[in-house]
Amino acid sequence: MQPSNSNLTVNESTYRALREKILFGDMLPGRPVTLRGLAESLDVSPTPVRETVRRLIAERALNLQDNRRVAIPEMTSKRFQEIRHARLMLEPELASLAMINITDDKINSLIEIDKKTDIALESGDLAGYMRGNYEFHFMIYRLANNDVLLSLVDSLWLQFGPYMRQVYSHIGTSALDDQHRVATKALENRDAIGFKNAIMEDLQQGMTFIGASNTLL
Amino acid sequence: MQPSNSNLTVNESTYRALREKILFGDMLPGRPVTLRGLAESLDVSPTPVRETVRRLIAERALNLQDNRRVAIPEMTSKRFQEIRHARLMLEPELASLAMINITDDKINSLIEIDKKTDIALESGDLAGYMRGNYEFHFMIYRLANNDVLLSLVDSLWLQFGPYMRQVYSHIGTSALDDQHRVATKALENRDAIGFKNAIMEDLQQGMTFIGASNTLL
DNA sequence: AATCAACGTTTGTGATCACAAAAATTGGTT
DNA sequence: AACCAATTTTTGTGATCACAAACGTTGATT
Repeated sequence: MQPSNSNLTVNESTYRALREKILFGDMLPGRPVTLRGLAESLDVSPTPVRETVRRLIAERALNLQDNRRVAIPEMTSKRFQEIRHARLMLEPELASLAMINITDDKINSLIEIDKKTDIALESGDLAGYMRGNYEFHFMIYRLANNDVLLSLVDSLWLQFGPYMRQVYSHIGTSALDDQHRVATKALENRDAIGFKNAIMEDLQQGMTFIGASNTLL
Repeated sequence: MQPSNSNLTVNESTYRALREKILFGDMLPGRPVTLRGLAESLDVSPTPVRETVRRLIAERALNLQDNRRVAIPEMTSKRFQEIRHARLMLEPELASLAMINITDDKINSLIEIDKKTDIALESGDLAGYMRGNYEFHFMIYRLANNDVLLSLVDSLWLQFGPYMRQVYSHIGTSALDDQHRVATKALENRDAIGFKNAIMEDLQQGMTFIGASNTLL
């Protein structure tokens, strides 16, 4: 069910490509990014790359430094806490709103995604785990049918993605306990409060886990 | 204390110019925007305008339509409620955080801005009122020292600005009761809860007032 | 008079060029 | 060998060109 790549502007497909690289941790914080380099690696001219980069700067996924060079922002302890704070305010709320529009079909899809994610986790497929985790959360958030909140949360994930990958690749994913099943169980019971709490617990646990291994901050 | 416009890139000054036009309601919802037209009116080439427009699209201040044309988004009842919801979640929180870093100097500045805003309001200077209101709120929000939340709220104001202007120009500002003085009073008493409540009341009142006159939605 | 096809115009998109600032490299001096 | 100045290369920025899609207009047909 991926949207087709044909009849897309080069600009849009460039954006999606770069966005995914950032979101799933293919680009490490601090490493500088050059427009011509990106253009060559994506086989397009610098023009759409420039617009894509501007867009991602606006979404805080990239940072325009004083030297006018572009890089994935470094994570700091302060910024980490700010993102954690914002996520905890917005994401459980989105989950609450999603509850109203949930269907059995969607619940089954979520369980399916979660299984896939678990398998990736067990087999050490970090990129697969991150992608599955993203799909799980955003399938829920999209059900909230609230574009304004969704775009805010989207920006937060773009800011957090690179760092998440960096941490996992340092300390492994073995300590991750899956909170998603608790969430889907609550959905099956139409337990709104339990569901919201499960999402909150999932964030708390993930962020605490990462924050505790703060060797990088 | 405005940052100097010299030694800024054309890109950045173009962004700031267009951003202010949107934020303070110089551009009405629905009216299409052409790149060449903007470029001519700002006396620059289309190139920096394109990047600026992309940036503002990412911030949801502009909308890229299916016909590939760019416009200020129309407000809908649904989107209005979503923005209201998001603002009420984030802005009182920012105000709470700001409380910690408040100083007597800042309180006096806020009172000063509020006076200026009141005068604009009484003399029917709509642009002046909107600018003053913005300065008042964002002086507080910046004190929270939380870039992540600040950029989220910034996006919300960019989305709401054009519509606010549109409403005020239809129904006037006479019904506006100033809640800012309550806020500064609470600050002077270092009353954290009172201050947060005042900001929340200010939003509630403003949004309800505008939402009630929903002839445009 | 209404409808629609054909035309010319406007607009967004992508690529390229020219330039200046920044970074990297080179070569000379202590 | 270490340091610094001069040169070369790389990179971001802004302007311009070429092209195709969307838009508006005109004019003919029913």
